[in-house]
Amino acid sequence: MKKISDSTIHRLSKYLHTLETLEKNNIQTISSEKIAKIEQITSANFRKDLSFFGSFGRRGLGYNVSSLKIQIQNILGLNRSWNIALIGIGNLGTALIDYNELKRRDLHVRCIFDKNPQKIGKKIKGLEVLDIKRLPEEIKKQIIQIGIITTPAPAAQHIADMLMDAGIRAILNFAPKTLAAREGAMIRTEDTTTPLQTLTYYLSHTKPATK
Amino acid sequence: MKKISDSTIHRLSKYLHTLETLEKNNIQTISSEKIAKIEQITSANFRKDLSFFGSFGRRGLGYNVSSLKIQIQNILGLNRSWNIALIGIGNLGTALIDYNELKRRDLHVRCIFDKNPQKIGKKIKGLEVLDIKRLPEEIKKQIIQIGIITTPAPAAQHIADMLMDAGIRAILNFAPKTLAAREGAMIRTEDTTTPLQTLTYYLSHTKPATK
DNA sequence: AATTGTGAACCTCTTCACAGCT
DNA sequence: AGCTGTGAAGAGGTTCACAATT
Repeated sequence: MKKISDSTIHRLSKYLHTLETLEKNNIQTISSEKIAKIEQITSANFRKDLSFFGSFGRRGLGYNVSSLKIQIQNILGLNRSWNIALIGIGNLGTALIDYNELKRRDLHVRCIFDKNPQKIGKKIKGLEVLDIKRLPEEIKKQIIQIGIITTPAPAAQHIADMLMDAGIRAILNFAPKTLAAREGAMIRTEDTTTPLQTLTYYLSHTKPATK
Repeated sequence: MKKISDSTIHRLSKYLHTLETLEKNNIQTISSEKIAKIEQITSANFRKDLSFFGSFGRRGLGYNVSSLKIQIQNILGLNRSWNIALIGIGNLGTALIDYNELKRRDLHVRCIFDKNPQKIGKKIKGLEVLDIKRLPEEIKKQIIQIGIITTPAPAAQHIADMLMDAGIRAILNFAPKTLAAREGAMIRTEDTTTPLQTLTYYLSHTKPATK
């Protein structure tokens, strides 16, 4: 299959959310022009993104909101449920366990791990914190497909390796450190401080608008 | 000033973290080749990123870790402290209040807001949850420069407008919805579910490596 | 008349390759 | 000899503009 750019996938995920909102507001049809305005992109960009996967609109009429929503769900692999293991039970990890936006998309945190003996055995939001040593067996037992790393940076690569050893091919890493992925595996690093730094950069290099 | 791409700023933020780690390990000098390997990019990409801001290395020798670190901090506007207001006290908001990576960079959450009367007046991690109505006055009183939105999506644009009315020019939005920014203001939207959807896309469109 | 789907043009970012400095 | 800094080439992503369709 042709390689699709990361930006396209990123935007598809946004379109999906917008379509869900439109559907909730009982809007049945939408043109590329209108959705582009909401997304703050050009309509050609929207149409081109979709064109990589097929043609989903009707010329002269636009797109059917509900059916396009389902099509994008299918493209993104959201037409099924996914099981997640989360490693590192700090503030962020705890927040993610029952994050509603995940559940809504049928993305479920099934097991949680930490290496701190003080935390192991405790129940958090209905899940028992397991010893990190039990990761390989639990990944298999619970049929986990995705790992989320919310440990401090120094531990992150080791955890990623454990996950990949256990057959995990998709990892979301919140530790602020680029991790090495094996052949056939994908690791996405999302550092919360990075977007803030683009903001401090912006503030430092621009002046307030004068009106 | 010449427009610098988002990707460059994004990478600078990563370089900074890597340099901090190198410094901690008492490494004094590094070549673009070595740092590129850590970042999983090409060395030309690293050098070009820096070249937009000046020349920081020494031909034949490489870069001094400590001084490059400071230079990048300066570029990113991290040579000073910044005050943050956080709106929406859910799981994610609570997690961010005392996130160590922020404090380490001198980014401080100074005041927190919610509209839920059940939450207003409660103390969370040493900060009192304030009524959202008090936002304008507190922004001024506490000299806030950055807003972080962790409310549900439907409230997000209204909060962003309140922030911009109060003179805030930089907003980090965790609500899964593209927000409209005014002239002279920047809003970055970081949806936690989006990177997960790039992973489900990846899993759905690739096969495990066979060895 | 309205709006999609898409080749071609355009623009932006990345990589190459090498002159220039240490 | 080793490594940076950068103009030029190359790759990739976005927008234009219009034929095709309802």
